[in-house]
Amino acid sequence: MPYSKIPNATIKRLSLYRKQLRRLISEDREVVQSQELADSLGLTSTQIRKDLSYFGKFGCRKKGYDVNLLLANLRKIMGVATDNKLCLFGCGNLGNALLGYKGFEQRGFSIEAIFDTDLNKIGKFFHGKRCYSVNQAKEVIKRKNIKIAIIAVPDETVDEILEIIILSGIKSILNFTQRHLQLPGGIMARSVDFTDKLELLSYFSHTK
Amino acid sequence: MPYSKIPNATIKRLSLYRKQLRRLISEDREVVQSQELADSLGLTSTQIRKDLSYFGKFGCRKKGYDVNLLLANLRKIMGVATDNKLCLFGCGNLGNALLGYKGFEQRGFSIEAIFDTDLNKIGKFFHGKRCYSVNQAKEVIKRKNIKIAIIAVPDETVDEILEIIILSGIKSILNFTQRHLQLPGGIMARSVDFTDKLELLSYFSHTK
DNA sequence: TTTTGTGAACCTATTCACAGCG
DNA sequence: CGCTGTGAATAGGTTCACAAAA
Repeated sequence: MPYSKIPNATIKRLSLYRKQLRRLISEDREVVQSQELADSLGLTSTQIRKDLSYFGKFGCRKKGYDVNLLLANLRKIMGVATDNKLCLFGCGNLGNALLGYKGFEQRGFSIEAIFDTDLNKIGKFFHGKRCYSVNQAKEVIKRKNIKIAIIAVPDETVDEILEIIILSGIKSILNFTQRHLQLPGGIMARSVDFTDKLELLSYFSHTK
Repeated sequence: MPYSKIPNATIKRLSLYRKQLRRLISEDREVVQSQELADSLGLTSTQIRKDLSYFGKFGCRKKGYDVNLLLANLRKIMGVATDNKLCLFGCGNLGNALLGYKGFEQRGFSIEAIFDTDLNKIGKFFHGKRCYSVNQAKEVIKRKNIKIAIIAVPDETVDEILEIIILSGIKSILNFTQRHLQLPGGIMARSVDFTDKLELLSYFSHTK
């Protein structure tokens, strides 16, 4: 039943469930069991049922879960608005890969502003979006009421960019640099670092 | 002392430590305490000491850790060879961002072969590297003795690519698609998925 | 002193075992 | 039955509190 204090690990898995449910819907599936969901995600059925149980009862005994209904519930639980606006700092290779990434829109996120320090890029268009100077970031972010920033700049310039981001009233940061961000309270950051994962893979492939 | 069975979470942090140590070395630092290391990574000093204690004693009481020595030890522990060869499947936006990413070389990884299915790309050069047809992948991978593959293809083509990868004798996979990979035993995969993190950020920024 | 190294205590998360209900 | 939902048991990780050593 709702309320016991929900494990952090559970929260992290919710978006996995949503992802898989979307896939099932695209295949016109109407019902799914915890077992099948578990198999396709590399988890256990108990874990999925336990996770869901923190928020309520969504299944139908003997049948399983109504795919559409469960997805709708998860969306409500996670409170992901359908118009989550992002801004992107850094228009290099990575920045452009992100601009071309179709997954954002599919999930209700959209990059509403892009910033760079490079004078050759400012004013130009990337994937149909005008690149602004980072000096304009604070004004643009406040005007467009953006709450989430993506950092895809070179490691060396993080501090400078971070200062601007903090002043802009951003509440969440997705960090693609290798640096650990020192942040004031009230701002949350998540880092994407695949080099760590490579080293881990290397470690396992050599010990097992 | 060595041997109790090392927590998975510890292994995952080792590459964080290496990353920070490399940064300290680049600043000509010779010694560091667990406290400072912890602060810069957003961890606790106890945790770092505990993690290290699973592998042995590397510090000097009262002084701290010799930065170079500790890094050398971690390298040995993780067994990251200095010539870890990678191959890349998918030469789109993301693939090119990865090709341009300098972090690989810095950490002893190098992309030794790139593959695509697009006839317009095969035979062309990307970041100085020739793009091969995926049909040649098995042969090229075996010839160059590559053990780690990066998947940066569209989600829809994963199954096809995965089949090729498995036949090629690849042991580790870094997966950039949104799909969970079903793999035979003996192959390990890690996925990089930032959309999940975005949803998590959205969840927190809206509940707190 | 000061900082590392570590058993023990605590907290968090997963799995078990089975009750509940169509 | 068959599958969900869940308290209880277990496993996994972190933090505490302090001994050891320079």
